[in-house]
Amino acid sequence: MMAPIVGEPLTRSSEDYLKAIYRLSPAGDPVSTSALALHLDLTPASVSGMIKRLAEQGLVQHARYRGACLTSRGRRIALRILRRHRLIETYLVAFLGYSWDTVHDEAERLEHAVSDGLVERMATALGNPRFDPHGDPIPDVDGRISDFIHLPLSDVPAGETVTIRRADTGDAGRLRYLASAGLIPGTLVRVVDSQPFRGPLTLNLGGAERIVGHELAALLLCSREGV
Amino acid sequence: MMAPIVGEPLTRSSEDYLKAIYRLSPAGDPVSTSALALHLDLTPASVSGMIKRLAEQGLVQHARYRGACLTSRGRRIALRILRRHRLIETYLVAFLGYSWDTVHDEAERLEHAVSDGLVERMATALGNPRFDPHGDPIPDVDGRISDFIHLPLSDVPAGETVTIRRADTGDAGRLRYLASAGLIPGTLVRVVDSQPFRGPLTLNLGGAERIVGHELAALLLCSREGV
DNA sequence: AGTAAAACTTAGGATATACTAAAGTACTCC
DNA sequence: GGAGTACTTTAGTATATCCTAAGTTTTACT
Repeated sequence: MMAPIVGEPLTRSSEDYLKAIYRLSPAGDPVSTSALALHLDLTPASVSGMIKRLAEQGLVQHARYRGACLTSRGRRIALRILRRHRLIETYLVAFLGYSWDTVHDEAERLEHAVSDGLVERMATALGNPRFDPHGDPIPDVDGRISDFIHLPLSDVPAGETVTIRRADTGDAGRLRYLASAGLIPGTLVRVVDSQPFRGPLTLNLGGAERIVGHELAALLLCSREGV
Repeated sequence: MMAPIVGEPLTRSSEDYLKAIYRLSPAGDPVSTSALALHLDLTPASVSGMIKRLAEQGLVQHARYRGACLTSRGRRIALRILRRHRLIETYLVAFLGYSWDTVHDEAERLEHAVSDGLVERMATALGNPRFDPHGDPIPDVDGRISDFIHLPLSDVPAGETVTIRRADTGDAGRLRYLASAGLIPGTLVRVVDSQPFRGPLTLNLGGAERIVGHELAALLLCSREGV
């Protein structure tokens, strides 16, 4: 197991920036100031200032006018926060009756307040899950994260069977609708028919047939492997 | 049920101040600046400044050089935070394997991050407990708190039977020792003998006899009623 | 009652983070 | 290859909270 992260405790803001950079570019390409500003709901000027400070702390690498990317230290911290976030969401759904589409905001606040000890106790209580209720992979304690291929359901050819992994939207209305249609992460789906030109898909979910539009199907990221 | 508390969300600091004022004077007598500074580990100057701001917001009443006390709005908020704190502690002990003497710090951070909804879900999961693992009463949703009499075990006359309610210390060593001796909140104890001049007490705990010193017995607050 | 000690407040400065407005850089399209 | 647009940064300001140092008020003792 990797050495625990020590040093200055980060502020909630710094943690949010690091997490946002990771979310916008898990592969490590530079993230633009405006993309960050949009994601964090701040002005670009504020982001510029904060990036500068994070660079001084050695958490991001920054080339002026070119965007920022995480250093390995920054990435480690971002992954730790992502682990917290996803474990908290999983815990709230599993043990406290939250639904898939309502856990996000709660986790967003708690991820900055829980201790490492508490996170690991929650992980243990959950049986060390590898995916959260949205189907997103949970990084392990050392920051390793599964990067298996996510394919939009709309791109799956007719005849194939896939597992829904996540819904790529934060919109609660859409999430609720998808849940009510049984299209939730973990579900096995066979694509019976897929019409061209952004037309609807005919799906088979455990025997039942269901038709969905292209737009929603594009949000559902799937994988071919089981679990 | 009382109307929920609305208005400006408070900062973590403000919440801590209100909670501290309540802790130092549940009855509502004015609390001195220096007492608050000591309790919060800040300088008196910082406390002076913050008290002024809280007074402007109508959360405390302040007479210069005389101390501060909570307004009814301030008190309501303090009790809500106390409820959170104690429910979180209870939850962590009941469901996540924390021990009596290690939950405090975790709860101290979480109490500012959880939503009202989450607190109530935890309360429900726990069966709406009225006391936390330290034996302290948990305020209800409307801020009502049981103020039953707490009597130090050292003051209980020989022959009487009481229930241990709380250990009045933050010292983890003492708490662990008390726990190992079976002297934990909720335990029914009969005082067999109580020697004068701060001498030791002979107790009967569910049949077993045990002798404890006056100092520790003075920390154990008890009540005569059952529950 | 007078004075020294203790307690409290004010003043001024630091840090962190946000904002607006203005200036600087880069990219694109003809 | 230059002009205009879009993006980014800098400059200056605001808020919240803390600190130290200096001044004010209360308390307590002779």
